[in-house]
Amino acid sequence: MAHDRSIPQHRRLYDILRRHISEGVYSDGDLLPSENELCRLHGLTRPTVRQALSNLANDGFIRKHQGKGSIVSLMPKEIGILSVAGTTSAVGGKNLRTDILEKPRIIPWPADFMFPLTELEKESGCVYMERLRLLGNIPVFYDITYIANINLPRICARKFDNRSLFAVLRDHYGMEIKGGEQRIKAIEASGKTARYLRLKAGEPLLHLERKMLTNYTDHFLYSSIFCNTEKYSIFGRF
Amino acid sequence: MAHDRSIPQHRRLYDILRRHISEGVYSDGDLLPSENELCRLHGLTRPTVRQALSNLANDGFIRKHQGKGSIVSLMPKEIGILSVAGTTSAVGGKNLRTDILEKPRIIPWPADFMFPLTELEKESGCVYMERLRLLGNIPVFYDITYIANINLPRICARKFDNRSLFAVLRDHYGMEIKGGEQRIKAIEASGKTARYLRLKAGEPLLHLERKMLTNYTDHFLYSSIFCNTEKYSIFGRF
DNA sequence: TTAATTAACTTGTATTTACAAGTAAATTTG
DNA sequence: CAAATTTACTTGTAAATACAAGTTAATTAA
Repeated sequence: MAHDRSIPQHRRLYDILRRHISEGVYSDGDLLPSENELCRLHGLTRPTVRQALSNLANDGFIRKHQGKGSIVSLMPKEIGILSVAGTTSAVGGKNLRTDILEKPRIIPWPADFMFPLTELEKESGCVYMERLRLLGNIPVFYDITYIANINLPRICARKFDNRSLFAVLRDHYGMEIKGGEQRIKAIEASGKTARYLRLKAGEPLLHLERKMLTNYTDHFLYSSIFCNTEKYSIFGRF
Repeated sequence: MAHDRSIPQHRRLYDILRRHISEGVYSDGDLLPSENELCRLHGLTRPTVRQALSNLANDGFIRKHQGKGSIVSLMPKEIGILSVAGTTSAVGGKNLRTDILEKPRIIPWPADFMFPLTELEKESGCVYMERLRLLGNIPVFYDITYIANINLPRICARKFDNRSLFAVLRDHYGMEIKGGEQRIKAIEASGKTARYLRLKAGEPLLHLERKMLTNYTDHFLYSSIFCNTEKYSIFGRF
């Protein structure tokens, strides 16, 4: 037990394989080393390895086939906002640029917020920010983010430009997204939304309302996302 | 081992608990029996029980909390088309009515099909059907389904009215949906689509293109789904 | 009464062992 | 040479065991 015991071994293997996949050590369609081989390579037992692989399969990075092996299943080049890890990592970050429209600032929660709030959240106020995400100079996402202002010192001073919001939350506050729920609607573009996404008023547009759970109980992350799906579709696995 | 050995025990427990949840034996927010209690109740060991619970958690039916237990997390009443099991089971089937617009018939695959097809699929031709799904008399889904005509005898004679298509495939052909991928776009209603969904031409509308994997390798199920999200949102967990 | 501690739960992690079942390639057999 | 069989892989299922870590409620001490 020479390793840091705070991070489970199956999680560590998950992270390694996930990084290898995203860095191209394994390509789409490749066979991962077999479970027994991974055991030998990392000095783990099969159940531990299997848990890592099972999580990778659940998150859509591999597909397992009995008798054959685990096959790397890379996300297509389309936009994977429906995936767990958030936009930036799903697209691979290659052509995605993020513009900050409104830097994070503390405001009271909007009346008639899209999700019900706990008392603690209401008292704490909320961190508000607006971002525009462009894929090859085409604006595709207009994100409005709300986070309850609980244990997030100096968040208004952070830089969110070229990093995923999720990465900042993880690195500075140890906050990890564990899942969430979302509602999707097709609506008509109008006003600010149309302007940012370069759509004419009345053109169809996707609207997502998301509530994300974190590793901190009762601390959620909310966002309202408007998507221009004219050129890019939203892609998801299930 | 008095049971049918063809269905794994963790799967059987999964099905039992899933049915109990959907039938209201456990309600939203309820604590499921503890893992050890489920072991005693069903005569299983903890790893087996844990696998069933893990799958339930992955499919969004429960949330697990260390030290606390497994909490039932019922799907809201909104439409859960993004969930694994298909539309009917996600909504609970209560207010959902299915109208058959075009009974299943064998046709050649459309040119420029939305997904690439294998040679086997192209040779086999495809089973085509159109359905309209109404929620409280409001049309919400206009489904066009395509299945490669492989080992599906008498499928054109089956009744799909009040059952999920998935249930028919499972019961008559042993075909289970194991996952899939989908693209989502916001488009303008027009022609047949507008008429069926009772929308004016030009009104925004959701379009999903789905490819579903089954337990039979290389046998997929495709559907093109148009959703009226004016009144109901599409709901999903991740 | 109140606050701190303890005890009795819960799920999480990890090892070890064994066999079943699916796949693919090598081998044998015709 | 070709088809069938065998063999050596792969992942899937399942059990028994142990301890870690988080939560809650009961107990104890102030």
